[in-house]
Amino acid sequence: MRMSEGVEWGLHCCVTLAWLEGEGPVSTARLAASFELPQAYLNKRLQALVRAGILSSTPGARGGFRLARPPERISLMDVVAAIEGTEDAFRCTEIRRKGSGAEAPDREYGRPCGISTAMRKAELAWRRELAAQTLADVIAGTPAAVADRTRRWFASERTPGG
Amino acid sequence: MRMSEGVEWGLHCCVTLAWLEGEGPVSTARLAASFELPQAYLNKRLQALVRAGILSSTPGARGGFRLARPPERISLMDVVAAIEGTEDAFRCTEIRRKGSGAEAPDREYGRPCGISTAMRKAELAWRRELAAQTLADVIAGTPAAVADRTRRWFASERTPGG
DNA sequence: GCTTTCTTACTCGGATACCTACTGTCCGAGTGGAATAGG
DNA sequence: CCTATTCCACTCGGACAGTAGGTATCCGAGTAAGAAAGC
Repeated sequence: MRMSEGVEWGLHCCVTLAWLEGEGPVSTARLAASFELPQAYLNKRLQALVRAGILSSTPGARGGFRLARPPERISLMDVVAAIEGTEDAFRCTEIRRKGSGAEAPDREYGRPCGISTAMRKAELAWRRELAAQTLADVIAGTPAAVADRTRRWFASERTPGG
Repeated sequence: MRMSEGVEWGLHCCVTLAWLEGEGPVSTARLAASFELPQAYLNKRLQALVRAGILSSTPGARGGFRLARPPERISLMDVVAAIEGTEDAFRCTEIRRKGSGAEAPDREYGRPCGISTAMRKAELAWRRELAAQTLADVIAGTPAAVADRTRRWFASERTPGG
């Protein structure tokens, strides 16, 4: 089981956008340069965040992305769901009904099997923990020096062409 | 993010083996037939459970697998870790150090970034929930009729050739 | 009838192809900004 | 000097290949059971 790398990118970009709030939209090119990531692929992931309503995109010259909501109202769960999707990692394929369980009465399968329930319970705990943490919490736990340096870097790298 | 299908197979097989405890080892062929799964691939996964010390394998004629420990001492986490591996789903690649963060003093990177910490915390909750549930708990939540029918099926399907 | 030997069929175990999904890249549509020409 | 227009460069957005990891399969080594032969 492996989470898409785009989740890390999306989270870091959201934090960066929070630090740069009030300075206008930030383009994919600058964000990609900030983390040395492939620009086109990062853009693909940022689009997913836009579709999820986490970011808002501005087209045209000097366009880019910005946070659609204040960081306090963006949970890590929102970002993960936007990029990874909302499906559970564990997917019950109901193999209990195959073979030895084929002749069981349908009534017995009204309730999901205990394995599915247990796995879902664990994933629910995971989701709950992600939903409890917001971008604002992450930012609060980050030294101000990091935010300051990031802001300085983006201010100095204002040249569009790179 | 998608969990390997083998986790579901492994869990169901472990529960089945618990129900068949005391009736000698169960071969891959019979377990595969019980769930209509590809035999060779299921065997590959069962081998992983053996390596993890969850199952014990008996070679030779009338050989097969059995639980290495009582179900009370086998957590869902054990099975998941045996098949999926122990690595975290979220893997921090330290992109904060790239680009805009390249010139930061190394001292600032002594602590992991807040994003990594937050994601790890969520996965820890997931692991904790999985570790808290044992095979015995799953079995306790399953109707006895299911276990009985499974035992009957394996008793009637005793012919090795199928 | 009992013991020993041999055969045999079944088992596990690892090495080998296939296929989906994530990763990475490219090009086109659309838009805001800036330069420019006119009033 | 101010305004309307035109052009343009930059942006997002979706469509197109490459690659890693999971899925599926096959074949060989090893072992216990069972049959057969000898005592």
